[in-house]
Amino acid sequence: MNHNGPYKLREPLAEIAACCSLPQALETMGERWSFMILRASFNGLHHFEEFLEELGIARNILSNRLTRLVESGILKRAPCVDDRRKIEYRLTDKGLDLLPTMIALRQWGEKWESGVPSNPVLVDERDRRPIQPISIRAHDGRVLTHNDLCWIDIADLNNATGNEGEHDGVVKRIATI
Amino acid sequence: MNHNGPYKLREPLAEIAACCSLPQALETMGERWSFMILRASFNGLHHFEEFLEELGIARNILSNRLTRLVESGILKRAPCVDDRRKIEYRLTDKGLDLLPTMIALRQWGEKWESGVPSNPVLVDERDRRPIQPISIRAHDGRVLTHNDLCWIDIADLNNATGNEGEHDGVVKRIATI
DNA sequence: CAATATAGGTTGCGAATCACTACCTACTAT
DNA sequence: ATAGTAGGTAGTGATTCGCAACCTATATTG
Repeated sequence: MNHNGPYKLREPLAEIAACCSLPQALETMGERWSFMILRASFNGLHHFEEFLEELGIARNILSNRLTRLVESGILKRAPCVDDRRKIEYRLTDKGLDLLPTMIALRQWGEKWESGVPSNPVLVDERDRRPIQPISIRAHDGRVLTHNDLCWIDIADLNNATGNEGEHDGVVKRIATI
Repeated sequence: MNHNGPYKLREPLAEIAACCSLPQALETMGERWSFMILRASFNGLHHFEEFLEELGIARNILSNRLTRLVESGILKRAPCVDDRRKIEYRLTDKGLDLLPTMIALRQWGEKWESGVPSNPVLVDERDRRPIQPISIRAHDGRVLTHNDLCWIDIADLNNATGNEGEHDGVVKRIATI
């Protein structure tokens, strides 16, 4: 922890708490513009100039972010067959899997920041009814709050329904999220 | 949009796309360390020096972040009655409401970054069984993917189940997340 | 009471990142 | 051949980050 060079370069968040995967997730997605680029990708944008115009981001920063998002497997580059100048940026499965996180963040912003019901509304295509608020659910579907949660050791998972009052591997109330 | 001073200062993300609340949500939570401080708050830390030691963040940055999180209503300051040097930082309802977002991000990191099942496991206190993956759900509880989603105008919400094939206010496939 | 320690900052400085403009290269269209 | 487009790099100024030093108010200790 002593001070070698003049200044330590920015330490990766992932090494702060190795036990938790939140810092690792933030390593790429925590940077400025990353979520906005992801949003634009979900909105159907695929090309450098499209992102540039839509987001109003600087060219070099966009280039840097796209490179990092590709490196971390959230986007993939693909050359266009019809125009070999163009490159397509498309969401990978890993990138698509960020949709719940993004919608949760959006719903939070809707509820607490903008306040307005936000038009248009995101709905299920099948019945045209709004989606539910993103929430934490128990195995049987009950919605849980932070008061209902605790941590147990993975080794004690199997005997969960068995013995109730004994030593049951509870670690802490909220130990490490 | 023209260029007044030598350089425009950093434009708030919220003004990029006023129609969507994701940029507004990112205004505070998109900064480096914000989610890590939130996580530490959920983990039961309440004091400046605790955050300092736990996160290894610089003092001035921590001070700045805590101020911003308080300003945006995610944390609240409260003086300690037993020791008037101390200040307690506690999650507000707005801050507590970020838990689904944070767990979604954590689960994503677990699945795609660390890979390992991550020990200990977050479980429902009542039956000690792991929580479900955070997901997008239709009003009836079906899990939806990005292929199942579309946007409709809020004015067309009421006649959703009525006329099916007519003009029904569909805006775009994925318009603005 | 004086001396010291603690909690929560603020200030100053070097390093890294961001934003803006100006290029630059490969390819396409005319 | 010439001009235009897509994607990206390089240079420069502004902002933020990381580190150490200092500062103020309160607690603790002798």
